[in-house]
Amino acid sequence: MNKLLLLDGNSLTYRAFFALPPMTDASGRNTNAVYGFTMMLLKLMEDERPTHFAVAFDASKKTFRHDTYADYKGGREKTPGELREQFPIVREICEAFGIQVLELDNYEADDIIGTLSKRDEFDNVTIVTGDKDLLQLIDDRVTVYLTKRGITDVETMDETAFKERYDGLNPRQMIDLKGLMGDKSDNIPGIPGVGEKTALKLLNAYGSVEGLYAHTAELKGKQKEKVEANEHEAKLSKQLATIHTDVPIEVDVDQLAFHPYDVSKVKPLFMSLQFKSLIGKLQTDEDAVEPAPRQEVTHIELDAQDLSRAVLFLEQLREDYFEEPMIGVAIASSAGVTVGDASLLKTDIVKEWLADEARRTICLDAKQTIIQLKRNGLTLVGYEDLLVAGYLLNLSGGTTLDSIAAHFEHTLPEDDAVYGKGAKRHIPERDVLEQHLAEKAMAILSLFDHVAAALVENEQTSLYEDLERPLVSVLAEMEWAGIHIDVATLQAMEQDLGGRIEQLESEIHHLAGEAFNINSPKQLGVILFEKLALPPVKKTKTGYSTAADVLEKLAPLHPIIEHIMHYRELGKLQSTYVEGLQKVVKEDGKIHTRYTQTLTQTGRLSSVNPNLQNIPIRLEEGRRIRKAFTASEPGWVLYAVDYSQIELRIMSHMSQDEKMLDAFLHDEDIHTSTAANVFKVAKEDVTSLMRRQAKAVNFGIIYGISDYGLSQNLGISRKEAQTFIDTYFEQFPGVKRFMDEAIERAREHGYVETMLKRRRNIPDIHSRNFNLRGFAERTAINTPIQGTAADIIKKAMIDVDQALRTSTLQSKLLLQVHDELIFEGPKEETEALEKLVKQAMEHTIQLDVPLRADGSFGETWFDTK
DNA sequence: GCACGCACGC
DNA sequence: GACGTACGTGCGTGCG
Repeated sequence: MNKLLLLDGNSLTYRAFFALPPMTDASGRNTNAVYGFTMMLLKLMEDERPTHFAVAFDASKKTFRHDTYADYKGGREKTPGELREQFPIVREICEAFGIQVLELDNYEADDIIGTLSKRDEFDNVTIVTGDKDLLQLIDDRVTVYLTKRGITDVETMDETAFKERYDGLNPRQMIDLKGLMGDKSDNIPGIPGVGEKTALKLLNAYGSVEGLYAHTAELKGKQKEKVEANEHEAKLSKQLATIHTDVPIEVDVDQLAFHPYDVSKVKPLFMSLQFKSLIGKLQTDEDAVEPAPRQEVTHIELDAQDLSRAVLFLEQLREDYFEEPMIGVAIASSAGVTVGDASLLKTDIVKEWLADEARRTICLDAKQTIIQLKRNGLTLVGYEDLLVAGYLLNLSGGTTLDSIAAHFEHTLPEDDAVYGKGAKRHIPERDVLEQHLAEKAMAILSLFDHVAAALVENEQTSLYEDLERPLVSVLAEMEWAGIHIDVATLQAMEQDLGGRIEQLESEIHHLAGEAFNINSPKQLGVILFEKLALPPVKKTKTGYSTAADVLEKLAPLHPIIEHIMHYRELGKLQSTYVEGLQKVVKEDGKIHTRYTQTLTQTGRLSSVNPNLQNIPIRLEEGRRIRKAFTASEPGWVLYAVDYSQIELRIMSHMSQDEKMLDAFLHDEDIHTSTAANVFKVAKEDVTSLMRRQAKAVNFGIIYGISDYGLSQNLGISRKEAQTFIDTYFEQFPGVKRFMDEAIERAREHGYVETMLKRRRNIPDIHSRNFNLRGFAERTAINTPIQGTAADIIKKAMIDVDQALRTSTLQSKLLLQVHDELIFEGPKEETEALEKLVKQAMEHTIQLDVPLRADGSFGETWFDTK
């Protein structure tokens, strides 16, 4: 694939000069046009990745067009000196990047571009210019990027876009258009009184300038007179506008070849021009443009593989494995790599391998692999998972193949560099793809050993082998099963909400005295705090805060506020849930979320596309969303069961605080009990306010919030919040001791651990920055609690899965929401299911207080309350 | 495409 | 005194 990028040097430099404010370097040279041009250059190199690259300039003032028409480009403002002096620097920049600079005596840049664009060595040509004349060069291979207002913003003009813009005209008719309407800037006359509208109409009727003059008899009145009187001008204008595609430019295709640029040549030039911000871009561009040194890979045939210990890697362009196709398959072992497509999977060798539990297949992401294989009718039995194993090491910089590789000093090319990113993501050429897949598969093989060794070092092998690894297939089954959605319920809600939102909107606009976008905090801020002059309670980085807690304070001051709050509530439901969920219902009538097992800092799962871990429950209106979640078969029901106070039970176990242990051992209401202690009253005398405040304190402990956070939650002063905390610690000295010890452990080891040895590094514990250190200390306390809760429910999931497998029940685990599991099953199984699930959840681990799991059945998720 | 403000859950 | 405050995902806006 040869891809030629052609820049109109004059046009782009000119445009940059007028678009940017004046800039100079240390020696006083003007640099704004150079700067703008360079920004454009960097962006194009990054986005377009051409194989060939040239910039064309106008050579001299005189061209062959002046021979035809002496006044060509006459009356033009003289190029200002501040701009003229920048052209040589622009050339210098191009040369430093290794881009071919072209110019030709007697011809304009347009003609050079035109000639090169028609060379048949290129599969694809992109021209970048601000000059619409060049649009005439568009064809099925040639695309023009027209610069828009800014510097780096362009409009893509291909055949379709051109037709759209010019009322069905062909790009070649651009010259006829110019012939009729002329061009002020080039002093091309055209026909007086004919503008774009008239010219388009005439061309649609007669096809060309010549066509028009063959039919002037059909014209009438003034128009006829003007057209007839200006035949010479029209034909001359067309001639002038015609770009020559056969000029004698002597340049080899090889001379246009574009290679990764040499930073050592560009950087000094940038330094002297004082392009500091662009130097930063240079380095990242360099990474992307410069191909990483290729790793030696030995390609072998499948039947030469050693599958006793081998990697299976299935590549996708994007992460959604329910939607994305496999774009390639790589199998790697110590014997070498085999690369191919999905057909590799259908071979007997592979089928046998995947079905053999003793030969654990090493995956980068086993859940992705399992689902992709399932989509292809295949089953993976025994697996390892590099990302899951790497996650447990809590390496800095997230859990990706890249970050794990970087940690073990293994370099490999980045996906974004090979596939492109965003809208430009694409399958590369076959040999590029195969090399990339081979390198990744080899990296997975070698990194897995390193990570496994590190797990042994950390005493985390059991955490991996007995918890996280088996959880992968449990999650895969849950995702694959999906949860059924009654779309009609959502449609009905959409209708209802739509009407109410509209009403609220007009009421709000009425009260504001004008229409505005309520969803724009910026516009809302202007209405509330300027027009209505309400007192701004809080500010954000960018302006007034209009967050819910602010609105609550403003509610008594103006009737518009409660409507806005209501509007927000309904708008959120509508866009995120009612509309959002319908968008992700698959053909089977179900939603298949994807859980991420390797993301959170605490060991919890997260859920995406959609997130089923934040379906509304607190407000009744939102809770109704849950009516749309139903069992997938007639005669089946949902069963939702959640751990009661699991974090506080863990807290009591870990801290061994007597009062807390006692409360749980006597199965007391923990918030009432906490309130009785903190407020020093009998349990019977605890008021609802006391209980609410005690609950907030308990909540604060679980989530590791600060006195400030607590004060915000309770709407009290920071001092009062601190008093609450002090009294709490007085009453629960074991908790205080536990917290101090957690911080001490973090200081000593640099990390904290959960009961099952999940680890979180806390480097900021030694920070001299008060905020960072405070945050680190709360993390040291909170992570062992929240993380242990995550350990426990994960273990319960594995136990429940195992128990269901060995039972005769048909019921299935569908969802996990941090401390809650949701199942579906036949009504006849409810009793057995409840017994099995409660047993597994409550006894998956032995604490010094009992674990309690409470559940209920319902036709919909809403009804399981 | 990205940062931000906002809002939902645990 | 420190000025920012658990863990996530997703929506809409507004900017380059």
